[in-house]
Amino acid sequence: MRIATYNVNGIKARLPRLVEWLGETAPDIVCLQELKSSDETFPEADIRAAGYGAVWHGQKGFNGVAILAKGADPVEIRRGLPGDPDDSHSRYIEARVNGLVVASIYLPNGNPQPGPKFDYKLAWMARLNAHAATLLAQEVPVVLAGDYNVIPTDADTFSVPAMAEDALMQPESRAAFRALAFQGWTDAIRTRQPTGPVWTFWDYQAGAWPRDAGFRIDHLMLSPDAADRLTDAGVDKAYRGREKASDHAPTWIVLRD
DNA sequence: ATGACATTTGCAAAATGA
Repeated sequence: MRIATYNVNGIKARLPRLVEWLGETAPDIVCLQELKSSDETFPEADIRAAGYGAVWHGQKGFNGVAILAKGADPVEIRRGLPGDPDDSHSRYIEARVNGLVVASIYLPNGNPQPGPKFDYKLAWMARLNAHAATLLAQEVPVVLAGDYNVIPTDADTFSVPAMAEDALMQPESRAAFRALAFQGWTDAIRTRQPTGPVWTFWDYQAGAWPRDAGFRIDHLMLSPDAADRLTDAGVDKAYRGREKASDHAPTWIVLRD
């Protein structure tokens, strides 16, 4: 079973590219982020025509997450993280699909830091970790997949100096991500590719893609029951180089059935 | 860097992103 996460940076602008990727790689479960679409304008018919059922949590203009399943309809468990009823951002959706619990996560960027956006990021990460602990306690296979907006280690960026002041690699951001891992979640990509660069994002600006100046911020975190079934993981890097590409590349795992 | 580049909203230029 192939499970992928893909920050599409606008599902309407990306629809031809998304449908093409679904057809070529046939993932069983897909977590999408940055739909930049309201619930009403989510292109449900196009996704269904591509062979996928879907649940989504949209928002006009920015944010927005979805979970797709090939030939199946994900059953929504929750939308939004618990812990802050005043949080209006659409950044979390969770569903049961193919015997798994799957969450699509769009973690706040947090720039500029310091500042209120960084405070929001850290508060959101604390809420994510609290909820993740409750999922772990259920002892079922869970995949927390998405754009975490965290560069976990210095090996996960093309340039430490260039990113040193960025919210994505502040010690507080990394500490929260580490705390999630220490609960017992497995960073799937690094299990399969322990060393060396594995980029999932290349900025549109400053020729980042042709320079291969990327970083690794899209992660699939596996509960122990899911990690036991991990057989492969990777990045569909070539899609970043195609026409009208997202600035992220699809990132995926394979779980034994 | 008040930048770049891309998308959305809404129809100009601002907001947002990483």
